[in-house]
Amino acid sequence: MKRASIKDIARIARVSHSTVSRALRGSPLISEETTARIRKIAEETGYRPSFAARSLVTSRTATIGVVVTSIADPFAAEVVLGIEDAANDHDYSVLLANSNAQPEREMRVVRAFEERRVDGIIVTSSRVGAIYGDMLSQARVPIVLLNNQHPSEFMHSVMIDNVTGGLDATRHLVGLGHRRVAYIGDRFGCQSDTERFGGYRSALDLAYLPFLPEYVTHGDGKPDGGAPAMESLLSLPVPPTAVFCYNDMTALGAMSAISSRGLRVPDDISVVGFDDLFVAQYSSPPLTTVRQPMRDMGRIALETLIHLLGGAASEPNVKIPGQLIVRQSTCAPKEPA
Amino acid sequence: MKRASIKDIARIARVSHSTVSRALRGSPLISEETTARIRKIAEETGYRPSFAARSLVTSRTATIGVVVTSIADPFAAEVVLGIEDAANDHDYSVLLANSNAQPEREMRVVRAFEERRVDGIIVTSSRVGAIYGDMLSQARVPIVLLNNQHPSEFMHSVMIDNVTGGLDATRHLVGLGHRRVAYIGDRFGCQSDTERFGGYRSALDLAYLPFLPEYVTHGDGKPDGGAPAMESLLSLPVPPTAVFCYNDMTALGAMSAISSRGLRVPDDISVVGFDDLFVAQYSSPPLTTVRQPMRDMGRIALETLIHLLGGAASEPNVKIPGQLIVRQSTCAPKEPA
DNA sequence: TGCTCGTCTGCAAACGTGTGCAGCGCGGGC
DNA sequence: GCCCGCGCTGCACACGTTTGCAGACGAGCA
Repeated sequence: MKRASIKDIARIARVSHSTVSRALRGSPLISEETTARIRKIAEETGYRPSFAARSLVTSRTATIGVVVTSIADPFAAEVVLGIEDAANDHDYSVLLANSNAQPEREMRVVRAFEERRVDGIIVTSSRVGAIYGDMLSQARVPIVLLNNQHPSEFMHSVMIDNVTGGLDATRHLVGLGHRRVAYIGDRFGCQSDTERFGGYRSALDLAYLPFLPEYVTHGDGKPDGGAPAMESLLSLPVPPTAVFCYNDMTALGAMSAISSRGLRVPDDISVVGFDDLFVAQYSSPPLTTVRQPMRDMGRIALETLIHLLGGAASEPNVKIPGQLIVRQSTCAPKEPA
Repeated sequence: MKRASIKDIARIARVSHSTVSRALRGSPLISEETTARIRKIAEETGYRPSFAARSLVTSRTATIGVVVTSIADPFAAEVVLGIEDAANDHDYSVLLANSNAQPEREMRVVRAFEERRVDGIIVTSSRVGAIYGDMLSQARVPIVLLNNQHPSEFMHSVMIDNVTGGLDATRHLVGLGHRRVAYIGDRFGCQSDTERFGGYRSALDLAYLPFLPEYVTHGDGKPDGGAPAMESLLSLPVPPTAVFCYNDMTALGAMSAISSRGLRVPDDISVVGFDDLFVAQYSSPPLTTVRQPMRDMGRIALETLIHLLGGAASEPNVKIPGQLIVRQSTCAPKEPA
């Protein structure tokens, strides 16, 4: 038993299929009685219009494509939640694809999105941007990049304010009295790392603290990379009393390295992260960090896309402020400076 | 500039559009030269067949719908990753929707999936099953439930083996020498809770340990629910020396309650979770838990769906074994029993 | 030469929907 | 009585693809 089509309803209602189409879309051309009658039949039949057929003529699919490196990444998951939520409000559906940071996979994703004629695309945290540029130019599909590493001037983007975030985090530490503040970055040297580091440096400058190159090391954005980076800082002749980490995952690694040494957070060393992932609340001690309003960012990215779809011009580069969340991984230094 | 259609290529290649269609799909009816020539032109033009048009005639969309309560739930995220990964292998795309556990929202999702004519559906951890039953009967869309609370006999399902998991977790504690083992369940009384609790009881019976009702409390599946549940256990005249928790989130809450009391895990109290979320490795101490192979489960659910789509009969209820992962949140009890 | 057969290609219908345009009936104004 | 306008509905085409069927063409054979 196949699904009922618009023609089936037309037959039952003894009208033409065009009348059914118009009635269901609420056209003023159709009389109220007829509309009501048709609506009722459609309801009873459990009729569902075929978006495939509709989009063939309207050339819109009410679907947007979202590509993330991995949905298992809690950051991406929160963002996607925000996107899907907002999409739902606008009667859009979302096609999800993981790129796994593999270019080959990324190509497949683009192809699939093209074939399915998505109305727009949101890309989060990707390092490659060129592929999407092609897509943009060929099919005029609007694209919004979210925390992308290489925002091109041709695409719209939503980004966290990394500089101010890094500044706030470091100033928090300095304000507590720390004078030896280190930074554990991301060794892949992406833009967000550069910017957060920029905020860190500005904070040092503002406090007239010297910048010491040996206080800068690099992890890989995950706990397993943060731990050795912290180790090397602890092995310095004069170790830092506080550390600002590129992100929460790195901070988790740093904290485990600290406790492995028999030291304690925050009494011996203060630690600040970035992101405010869910785990940050439940690490021990709970982590002081810069919150990215991930869900809101997803929502904003989608709203931007909707604007673009409506043909409206839109602010090309939205910068979202982060928020410092002070928890128990930071305190004043033991030894007064 | 609209996308090139099959007719555009036909015009350029000076053949009919049917020939193009056949050439691109590799039909043996078309000569090799023609096929090669057409393929080349399609390549150069950047032609992408419209799935909408194709599915109109084939009545297949190569798309499956996935509904989760919230993609921000790390369990769901891992499962979806597995699903998407497998879907990609089979050239399927996935439409993602969050239900937020709201029935109204769930209805919308079902409607959207129907309109988009998804080929199949995977539902994870939903409490409602009836809605999907309608969908199944009306449109004959195969549905696979993953860790669903009320697996109906009409639908296929993939589930973790909760009973054996609970049994293994509790036996691990008993094996370490614990005689006073508590259970913190889920107060919503879902099936997985009942089953894990069943495993817990069996383990007690096997060890000839008495079952004490006061050693069973309930959280809400999240840290904020686990903490007070643990509190009440600690307030007992004779508190337990070990606790098996419904899931990792509950265990996190329990551990924070324990350390708030000035007690230590595992020296004073051993804690076991269930799920093996990513955080379990990085809690302090790292959590002993029963791993659910979430990614594999997602993959299996998708493979089952593909089987069903192929018309093949498939094992209706797949039960996946969990695996006990011993970390540092468990050890032998301080005071010998 | 005429017929058949095989290989390749084109015609046309179909899928389900939206929409410009024509047409139908009816009431009112001249 | 005729014509015009208005309110409603149907016809027919378009969207881009797949596919059954017919037909063109050349080669082989009698």
